[in-house]
Amino acid sequence: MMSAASPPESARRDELLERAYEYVLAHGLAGISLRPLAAAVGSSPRVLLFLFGSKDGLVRALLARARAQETELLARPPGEGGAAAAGLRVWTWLAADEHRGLLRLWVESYARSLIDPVGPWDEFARETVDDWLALLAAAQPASIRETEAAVAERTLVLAVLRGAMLDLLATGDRERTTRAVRDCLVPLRRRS
Amino acid sequence: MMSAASPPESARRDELLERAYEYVLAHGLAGISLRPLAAAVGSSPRVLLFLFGSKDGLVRALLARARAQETELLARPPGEGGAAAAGLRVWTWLAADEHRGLLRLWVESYARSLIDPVGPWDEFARETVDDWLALLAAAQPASIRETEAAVAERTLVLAVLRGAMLDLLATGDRERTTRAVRDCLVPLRRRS
DNA sequence: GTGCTACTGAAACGACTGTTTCAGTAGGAT
DNA sequence: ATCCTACTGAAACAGTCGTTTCAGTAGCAC
Repeated sequence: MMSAASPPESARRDELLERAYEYVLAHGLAGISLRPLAAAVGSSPRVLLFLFGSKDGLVRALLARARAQETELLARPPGEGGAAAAGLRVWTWLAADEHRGLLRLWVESYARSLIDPVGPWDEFARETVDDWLALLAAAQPASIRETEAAVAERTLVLAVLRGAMLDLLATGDRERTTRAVRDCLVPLRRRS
Repeated sequence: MMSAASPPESARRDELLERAYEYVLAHGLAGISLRPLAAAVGSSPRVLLFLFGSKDGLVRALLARARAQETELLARPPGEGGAAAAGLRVWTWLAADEHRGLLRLWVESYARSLIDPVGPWDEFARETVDDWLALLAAAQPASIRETEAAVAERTLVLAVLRGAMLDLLATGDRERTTRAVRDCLVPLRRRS
Protein backbone atom coordinates (compact mmCIF):
# COMPACT_ATOMS: atom_id res chain seq x y z
CA MET A 1 0.00 0.00 0.00
CA MET A 2 2.88 2.34 0.62
CA SER A 3 3.39 2.45 -3.15
CA ALA A 4 7.17 2.26 -3.14
CA ALA A 5 8.01 5.45 -1.31
CA SER A 6 11.59 6.42 -1.97
CA PRO A 7 14.16 6.84 0.78
CA PRO A 8 13.60 10.51 1.55
CA GLU A 9 17.19 11.19 2.58
CA SER A 10 20.40 9.84 1.19
CA ALA A 11 23.71 11.39 0.24
CA ARG A 12 23.62 9.88 -3.22
CA ARG A 13 20.06 11.06 -3.70
CA ASP A 14 20.95 14.63 -2.82
CA GLU A 15 23.92 14.57 -5.13
CA LEU A 16 21.94 13.31 -8.11
CA LEU A 17 19.06 15.66 -7.36
CA GLU A 18 21.41 18.61 -7.48
CA ARG A 19 22.82 17.57 -10.82
CA ALA A 20 19.38 16.80 -12.20
CA TYR A 21 18.26 20.24 -11.08
CA GLU A 22 21.02 21.89 -13.10
CA TYR A 23 20.03 19.79 -16.08
CA VAL A 24 16.39 20.80 -15.72
CA LEU A 25 17.24 24.49 -15.41
CA ALA A 26 18.92 24.22 -18.78
CA HIS A 27 16.53 21.88 -20.59
CA GLY A 28 13.15 22.49 -19.01
CA LEU A 29 10.85 20.10 -17.22
CA ALA A 30 8.26 19.38 -19.89
CA GLY A 31 10.13 17.23 -22.35
CA ILE A 32 12.25 15.48 -19.77
CA SER A 33 12.84 11.75 -19.88
CA LEU A 34 14.79 9.40 -17.69
CA ARG A 35 17.39 7.99 -20.06
CA PRO A 36 18.85 11.28 -21.36
CA LEU A 37 18.67 12.82 -17.90
CA ALA A 38 20.40 9.84 -16.32
CA ALA A 39 23.15 9.98 -18.92
CA ALA A 40 23.65 13.70 -18.30
CA VAL A 41 24.00 13.34 -14.55
CA GLY A 42 26.17 10.23 -14.75
CA SER A 43 23.68 7.69 -13.57
CA SER A 44 21.10 5.29 -14.96
CA PRO A 45 17.29 5.18 -15.13
CA ARG A 46 17.41 2.24 -12.76
CA VAL A 47 19.09 4.28 -10.05
CA LEU A 48 16.89 7.34 -10.47
CA LEU A 49 13.84 5.16 -10.10
CA PHE A 50 15.35 3.47 -7.07
CA LEU A 51 16.16 6.75 -5.36
CA PHE A 52 13.04 8.69 -6.27
CA GLY A 53 10.44 5.96 -6.53
CA SER A 54 9.08 7.01 -9.90
CA LYS A 55 9.43 9.69 -12.50
CA ASP A 56 6.67 11.63 -10.79
CA GLY A 57 8.62 11.41 -7.55
CA LEU A 58 11.68 12.79 -9.28
CA VAL A 59 9.73 15.68 -10.78
CA ARG A 60 8.20 16.43 -7.41
CA ALA A 61 11.66 16.47 -5.85
CA LEU A 62 12.88 18.81 -8.58
CA LEU A 63 9.95 21.17 -8.07
CA ALA A 64 10.63 21.14 -4.34
CA ARG A 65 14.28 21.92 -5.04
CA ALA A 66 13.24 24.88 -7.20
CA ARG A 67 10.87 26.06 -4.54
CA ALA A 68 13.66 25.90 -1.99
CA GLN A 69 15.67 28.35 -4.08
CA GLU A 70 12.65 30.61 -4.34
CA THR A 71 12.13 30.39 -0.60
CA GLU A 72 15.65 31.72 -0.18
CA LEU A 73 14.17 35.03 -1.26
CA LEU A 74 10.84 34.64 0.48
CA ALA A 75 12.50 33.85 3.78
CA ARG A 76 14.63 36.95 3.83
CA PRO A 77 13.09 39.63 6.04
CA PRO A 78 10.59 41.19 3.65
CA GLY A 79 11.25 44.60 5.14
CA GLU A 80 8.76 47.34 5.56
CA GLY A 81 7.78 50.35 3.53
CA GLY A 82 4.77 48.85 1.86
CA ALA A 83 4.16 46.35 -0.91
CA ALA A 84 5.57 48.63 -3.59
CA ALA A 85 8.90 49.01 -1.81
CA ALA A 86 9.08 45.27 -1.31
CA GLY A 87 8.24 44.79 -4.97
CA LEU A 88 11.16 46.94 -6.01
CA ARG A 89 13.52 44.84 -3.90
CA VAL A 90 12.08 41.66 -5.35
CA TRP A 91 12.56 42.98 -8.87
CA THR A 92 16.33 43.29 -8.48
CA TRP A 93 16.29 39.61 -7.55
CA LEU A 94 14.09 38.65 -10.49
CA ALA A 95 16.13 40.64 -12.98
CA ALA A 96 19.44 39.05 -11.98
CA ASP A 97 20.97 36.98 -14.77
CA GLU A 98 21.71 34.03 -12.52
CA HIS A 99 18.01 33.53 -11.83
CA ARG A 100 16.99 33.35 -15.46
CA GLY A 101 16.91 29.56 -15.56
CA LEU A 102 14.84 29.33 -12.40
CA LEU A 103 12.33 31.82 -13.74
CA ARG A 104 11.99 29.95 -17.02
CA LEU A 105 11.33 26.81 -15.01
CA TRP A 106 8.81 28.73 -12.95
CA VAL A 107 6.85 29.90 -15.99
CA GLU A 108 6.89 26.42 -17.42
CA SER A 109 5.52 24.87 -14.24
CA TYR A 110 2.93 27.61 -13.90
CA ALA A 111 1.65 27.03 -17.41
CA ARG A 112 1.64 23.30 -16.93
CA SER A 113 -0.37 23.46 -13.76
CA LEU A 114 -3.00 25.61 -15.50
CA ILE A 115 -3.62 22.94 -18.11
CA ASP A 116 -2.87 19.67 -16.42
CA PRO A 117 -4.32 19.97 -12.93
CA VAL A 118 -3.23 16.44 -12.10
CA GLY A 119 0.30 15.16 -11.62
CA PRO A 120 3.31 16.60 -9.86
CA TRP A 121 2.40 20.21 -10.72
CA ASP A 122 -0.91 19.99 -8.97
CA GLU A 123 -1.79 23.38 -7.54
CA PHE A 124 1.54 24.97 -8.36
CA ALA A 125 0.08 28.11 -9.94
CA ARG A 126 -2.38 28.83 -7.17
CA GLU A 127 0.14 28.09 -4.43
CA THR A 128 2.74 30.37 -5.87
CA VAL A 129 0.28 33.25 -6.23
CA ASP A 130 -0.55 32.85 -2.55
CA ASP A 131 3.14 32.63 -1.56
CA TRP A 132 4.00 35.90 -3.20
CA LEU A 133 0.90 37.74 -2.13
CA ALA A 134 1.73 36.73 1.43
CA LEU A 135 5.27 38.07 1.06
CA LEU A 136 3.94 41.40 -0.14
CA ALA A 137 1.29 41.48 2.57
CA ALA A 138 4.01 41.11 5.19
CA ALA A 139 5.59 44.31 3.92
CA GLN A 140 2.40 46.28 4.37
CA PRO A 141 1.56 48.03 7.64
CA ALA A 142 -0.48 45.61 9.73
CA SER A 143 -3.13 48.24 10.35
CA ILE A 144 -4.27 48.44 6.71
CA ARG A 145 -3.26 44.97 5.60
CA GLU A 146 -6.79 43.64 5.34
CA THR A 147 -8.39 46.54 3.52
CA GLU A 148 -9.54 46.11 -0.03
CA ALA A 149 -7.11 48.77 -1.15
CA ALA A 150 -4.21 46.84 0.35
CA VAL A 151 -5.31 43.63 -1.36
CA ALA A 152 -5.54 45.48 -4.66
CA GLU A 153 -2.12 47.01 -4.15
CA ARG A 154 -0.52 43.62 -3.54
CA THR A 155 -2.26 42.19 -6.56
CA LEU A 156 -1.04 45.05 -8.69
CA VAL A 157 2.56 44.82 -7.50
CA LEU A 158 2.57 41.09 -8.13
CA ALA A 159 1.06 41.57 -11.59
CA VAL A 160 3.67 44.11 -12.60
CA LEU A 161 6.50 41.89 -11.38
CA ARG A 162 5.15 38.83 -13.17
CA GLY A 163 4.35 40.67 -16.37
CA ALA A 164 7.72 42.38 -16.49
CA MET A 165 9.39 39.06 -15.82
CA LEU A 166 7.60 37.48 -18.79
CA ASP A 167 8.77 40.36 -20.95
CA LEU A 168 12.32 40.07 -19.65
CA LEU A 169 12.46 36.34 -20.29
CA ALA A 170 11.34 36.80 -23.87
CA THR A 171 13.31 39.89 -24.84
CA GLY A 172 16.20 40.01 -22.38
CA ASP A 173 15.76 43.77 -22.25
CA ARG A 174 16.52 44.47 -18.61
CA GLU A 175 16.73 48.22 -19.03
CA ARG A 176 13.28 48.72 -20.52
CA THR A 177 11.52 46.30 -18.18
CA THR A 178 13.25 47.74 -15.11
CA ARG A 179 12.21 51.22 -16.10
CA ALA A 180 8.59 50.10 -16.43
CA VAL A 181 8.65 48.45 -13.01
CA ARG A 182 10.16 51.53 -11.42
CA ASP A 183 7.72 53.88 -13.16
CA CYS A 184 4.88 51.93 -11.63
CA LEU A 185 6.20 51.17 -8.17
CA VAL A 186 8.20 54.25 -7.20
CA PRO A 187 5.19 56.61 -7.18
CA LEU A 188 3.19 53.97 -5.35
CA ARG A 189 5.77 53.80 -2.61
CA ARG A 190 5.04 57.20 -1.08
CA ARG A 191 1.58 56.30 0.06
CA SER A 192 2.31 53.71 2.71
CA MET B 1 13.33 18.74 -51.32
CA MET B 2 9.88 20.18 -50.78
CA SER B 3 9.57 18.02 -47.69
CA ALA B 4 5.96 17.02 -48.20
CA ALA B 5 4.25 20.37 -47.86
CA SER B 6 0.59 19.92 -47.09
CA PRO B 7 -2.17 21.28 -49.31
CA PRO B 8 -2.56 24.69 -47.69
CA GLU B 9 -6.27 24.98 -48.41
CA SER B 10 -9.00 22.39 -48.35
CA ALA B 11 -12.49 22.25 -46.97
CA ARG B 12 -11.80 19.08 -45.05
CA ARG B 13 -8.61 20.52 -43.67
CA ASP B 14 -10.39 23.62 -42.37
CA GLU B 15 -13.08 21.52 -40.78
CA LEU B 16 -10.65 19.25 -38.96
CA LEU B 17 -8.46 22.19 -37.95
CA GLU B 18 -11.43 23.86 -36.32
CA ARG B 19 -12.31 20.76 -34.35
CA ALA B 20 -8.68 20.15 -33.41
CA TYR B 21 -8.49 23.74 -32.21
CA GLU B 22 -11.39 23.18 -29.85
CA TYR B 23 -9.72 20.03 -28.57
CA VAL B 24 -6.47 21.88 -27.96
CA LEU B 25 -8.18 24.73 -26.13
CA ALA B 26 -9.50 22.14 -23.70
CA HIS B 27 -6.49 19.81 -23.43
CA GLY B 28 -3.48 22.01 -24.07
CA LEU B 29 -0.82 21.75 -26.72
CA ALA B 30 2.07 20.23 -24.79
CA GLY B 31 0.92 16.68 -24.22
CA ILE B 32 -0.89 16.37 -27.50
CA SER B 33 -0.57 13.26 -29.64
CA LEU B 34 -2.08 12.27 -32.92
CA ARG B 35 -4.08 9.20 -32.06
CA PRO B 36 -6.19 10.62 -29.22
CA LEU B 37 -6.62 13.89 -31.09
CA ALA B 38 -7.70 12.11 -34.24
CA ALA B 39 -10.21 10.03 -32.30
CA ALA B 40 -11.63 13.16 -30.65
CA VAL B 41 -12.16 15.00 -33.91
CA GLY B 42 -13.51 11.97 -35.75
CA SER B 43 -10.58 11.27 -37.97
CA SER B 44 -7.40 9.21 -38.05
CA PRO B 45 -3.67 9.93 -37.67
CA ARG B 46 -3.25 9.01 -41.29
CA VAL B 47 -5.58 11.76 -42.43
CA LEU B 48 -4.15 14.42 -40.13
CA LEU B 49 -0.70 13.67 -41.46
CA PHE B 50 -1.98 13.78 -45.01
CA LEU B 51 -3.68 17.13 -44.55
CA PHE B 52 -1.03 18.84 -42.42
CA GLY B 53 2.13 17.14 -43.61
CA SER B 54 3.44 16.32 -40.15
CA LYS B 55 2.65 16.79 -36.52
CA ASP B 56 4.75 19.94 -36.54
CA GLY B 57 2.67 21.21 -39.43
CA LEU B 58 -0.48 20.56 -37.48
CA VAL B 59 0.83 22.37 -34.43
CA ARG B 60 1.88 25.29 -36.57
CA ALA B 61 -1.60 25.43 -38.10
CA LEU B 62 -3.13 25.36 -34.62
CA LEU B 63 -0.90 28.18 -33.42
CA ALA B 64 -1.82 30.17 -36.51
CA ARG B 65 -5.48 29.52 -35.76
CA ALA B 66 -5.00 30.79 -32.22
CA ARG B 67 -3.19 33.83 -33.50
CA ALA B 68 -6.06 34.53 -35.84
CA GLN B 69 -8.40 34.72 -32.88
CA GLU B 70 -6.00 37.02 -31.12
CA THR B 71 -5.72 39.18 -34.22
CA GLU B 72 -9.46 39.64 -34.05
CA LEU B 73 -8.70 41.89 -31.11
CA LEU B 74 -5.51 43.40 -32.49
CA ALA B 75 -7.18 44.34 -35.75
CA ARG B 76 -9.97 46.27 -34.14
CA PRO B 77 -9.25 50.01 -34.26
CA PRO B 78 -7.02 50.42 -31.22
CA GLY B 79 -8.59 53.75 -30.45
CA GLU B 80 -6.85 56.72 -28.94
CA GLY B 81 -6.43 58.06 -25.48
CA GLY B 82 -3.03 56.63 -24.78
CA ALA B 83 -1.66 53.20 -23.96
CA ALA B 84 -3.36 53.07 -20.57
CA ALA B 85 -6.81 53.64 -22.03
CA ALA B 86 -6.15 50.99 -24.66
CA GLY B 87 -4.95 48.67 -21.93
CA LEU B 88 -8.21 49.04 -20.05
CA ARG B 89 -10.17 48.12 -23.16
CA VAL B 90 -7.92 45.13 -23.76
CA TRP B 91 -8.43 43.96 -20.20
CA THR B 92 -12.17 43.56 -20.62
CA TRP B 93 -11.36 41.27 -23.51
CA LEU B 94 -8.77 39.31 -21.53
CA ALA B 95 -11.03 38.91 -18.52
CA ALA B 96 -13.94 37.49 -20.51
CA ASP B 97 -14.73 33.91 -19.59
CA GLU B 98 -14.94 32.77 -23.20
CA HIS B 99 -11.28 33.64 -23.77
CA ARG B 100 -9.98 31.62 -20.86
CA GLY B 101 -9.02 28.64 -23.02
CA LEU B 102 -7.20 30.79 -25.52
CA LEU B 103 -5.24 32.51 -22.78
CA ARG B 104 -4.22 29.22 -21.22
CA LEU B 105 -3.02 28.12 -24.62
CA TRP B 106 -1.17 31.40 -24.95
CA VAL B 107 0.68 30.98 -21.67
CA GLU B 108 1.57 27.44 -22.56
CA SER B 109 3.00 28.41 -25.93
CA TYR B 110 4.85 31.33 -24.40
CA ALA B 111 6.50 29.12 -21.80
CA ARG B 112 7.34 26.51 -24.37
CA SER B 113 9.01 28.98 -26.68
CA LEU B 114 11.19 30.22 -23.83
CA ILE B 115 12.61 26.78 -23.24
CA ASP B 116 12.52 25.04 -26.57
CA PRO B 117 13.59 27.68 -29.09
CA VAL B 118 13.30 25.17 -31.92
CA GLY B 119 10.15 23.62 -33.31
CA PRO B 120 6.75 25.08 -34.11
CA TRP B 121 6.85 27.56 -31.24
CA ASP B 122 9.98 29.22 -32.54
CA GLU B 123 9.91 32.90 -31.64
CA PHE B 124 6.37 32.87 -30.30
CA ALA B 125 7.19 34.71 -27.06
CA ARG B 126 9.20 37.47 -28.70
CA GLU B 127 6.72 37.92 -31.53
CA THR B 128 3.78 38.24 -29.21
CA VAL B 129 5.53 40.84 -27.06
CA ASP B 130 6.15 42.88 -30.20
CA ASP B 131 2.55 42.43 -31.40
CA TRP B 132 1.07 43.80 -28.23
CA LEU B 133 3.58 46.58 -27.77
CA ALA B 134 2.73 47.70 -31.30
CA LEU B 135 -0.97 47.69 -30.51
CA LEU B 136 -0.36 49.87 -27.47
CA ALA B 137 1.99 52.14 -29.40
CA ALA B 138 -0.77 52.75 -31.95
CA ALA B 139 -2.94 54.12 -29.16
CA GLN B 140 -0.33 56.66 -28.12
CA PRO B 141 -0.17 60.13 -29.67
CA ALA B 142 2.20 59.94 -32.62
CA SER B 143 4.12 62.95 -31.39
CA ILE B 144 5.44 61.25 -28.26
CA ARG B 145 5.37 57.67 -29.47
CA GLU B 146 9.11 57.29 -29.76
CA THR B 147 10.13 58.88 -26.46
CA GLU B 148 11.61 56.71 -23.76
CA ALA B 149 8.72 57.56 -21.49
CA ALA B 150 6.23 56.28 -24.04
CA VAL B 151 8.17 53.03 -24.47
CA ALA B 152 8.23 52.57 -20.71
CA GLU B 153 4.51 53.27 -20.48
CA ARG B 154 3.70 50.64 -23.10
CA THR B 155 5.94 48.15 -21.36
CA LEU B 156 4.26 48.84 -18.05
CA VAL B 157 0.74 48.52 -19.42
CA LEU B 158 1.64 45.27 -21.11
CA ALA B 159 3.26 43.95 -17.92
CA VAL B 160 0.20 44.73 -15.81
CA LEU B 161 -2.11 43.06 -18.31
CA ARG B 162 0.05 39.96 -18.57
CA GLY B 163 0.63 39.68 -14.85
CA ALA B 164 -3.02 40.16 -14.00
CA MET B 165 -3.91 37.58 -16.63
CA LEU B 166 -1.58 35.03 -15.01
CA ASP B 167 -3.23 35.73 -11.68
CA LEU B 168 -6.71 35.45 -13.16
CA LEU B 169 -5.93 32.14 -14.86
CA ALA B 170 -4.67 30.65 -11.61
CA THR B 171 -7.22 32.03 -9.17
CA GLY B 172 -10.23 32.89 -11.31
CA ASP B 173 -10.69 35.99 -9.17
CA ARG B 174 -11.85 38.50 -11.76
CA GLU B 175 -12.90 41.11 -9.25
CA ARG B 176 -9.56 41.40 -7.48
CA THR B 177 -7.49 41.32 -10.65
CA THR B 178 -9.73 43.82 -12.40
CA ARG B 179 -9.45 46.20 -9.48
CA ALA B 180 -5.64 45.98 -9.61
CA VAL B 181 -5.59 46.68 -13.32
CA ARG B 182 -7.89 49.66 -12.92
CA ASP B 183 -5.94 51.03 -9.96
CA CYS B 184 -2.87 51.08 -12.11
CA LEU B 185 -4.21 52.20 -15.47
CA VAL B 186 -6.95 54.70 -14.59
CA PRO B 187 -4.59 57.26 -12.99
CA LEU B 188 -2.16 56.74 -15.85
CA ARG B 189 -4.85 57.63 -18.37
CA ARG B 190 -5.01 61.33 -17.52
CA ARG B 191 -1.54 62.09 -18.70
CA SER B 192 -1.93 61.48 -22.41
C1' DG C 1 -15.31 3.26 -69.80
C1' DT C 2 -10.28 5.76 -68.30
C1' DG C 3 -7.91 8.91 -65.59
C1' DC C 4 -7.21 12.16 -62.05
C1' DT C 5 -7.69 14.26 -57.53
C1' DA C 6 -9.02 14.13 -52.79
C1' DC C 7 -9.41 11.52 -49.10
C1' DT C 8 -9.38 7.30 -46.02
C1' DG C 9 -8.55 2.55 -43.30
C1' DA C 10 -5.48 -0.97 -41.52
C1' DA C 11 -1.33 -2.32 -40.38
C1' DA C 12 3.26 -2.08 -39.69
C1' DC C 13 8.03 0.26 -38.69
C1' DG C 14 11.56 1.72 -35.59
C1' DA C 15 12.35 4.62 -31.88
C1' DC C 16 11.34 5.92 -27.42
C1' DT C 17 8.60 5.91 -22.93
C1' DG C 18 8.36 4.57 -17.62
C1' DT C 19 8.95 0.58 -15.17
C1' DT C 20 10.28 -4.18 -13.70
C1' DT C 21 13.08 -8.39 -13.22
C1' DC C 22 17.12 -10.45 -12.02
C1' DA C 23 21.44 -10.39 -10.70
C1' DG C 24 24.83 -8.54 -8.81
C1' DT C 25 28.81 -5.36 -5.98
C1' DA C 26 30.86 -2.64 -2.12
C1' DG C 27 31.13 -1.61 2.67
C1' DG C 28 30.32 -1.79 7.34
C1' DA C 29 28.53 -4.36 11.57
C1' DT C 30 28.57 -8.63 14.22
C1' DA D 1 32.54 -15.69 7.45
C1' DT D 2 27.76 -13.90 7.60
C1' DC D 3 24.30 -10.64 7.21
C1' DC D 4 22.33 -6.43 6.05
C1' DT D 5 21.83 -2.12 3.72
C1' DA D 6 22.80 0.86 -0.12
C1' DC D 7 23.47 1.10 -4.54
C1' DT D 8 24.16 -0.42 -9.51
C1' DG D 9 24.18 -2.71 -14.53
C1' DA D 10 21.90 -5.11 -18.28
C1' DA D 11 18.11 -6.51 -20.26
C1' DA D 12 13.52 -6.99 -21.02
C1' DC D 13 8.37 -5.59 -20.64
C1' DA D 14 4.35 -3.48 -22.49
C1' DG D 15 2.95 0.58 -24.22
C1' DT D 16 2.90 4.99 -27.04
C1' DC D 17 4.99 7.95 -30.27
C1' DG D 18 5.30 10.05 -35.28
C1' DT D 19 5.52 8.30 -39.61
C1' DT D 20 5.27 5.14 -43.71
C1' DT D 21 3.49 1.54 -46.77
C1' DC D 22 0.01 -0.31 -49.28
C1' DA D 23 -4.31 -0.53 -50.68
C1' DG D 24 -8.15 1.25 -51.46
C1' DT D 25 -12.96 4.46 -52.23
C1' DA D 26 -15.86 8.39 -53.91
C1' DG D 27 -16.54 11.96 -57.12
C1' DC D 28 -15.83 14.53 -61.08
C1' DA D 29 -13.72 15.26 -66.07
C1' DC D 30 -13.59 13.54 -70.47
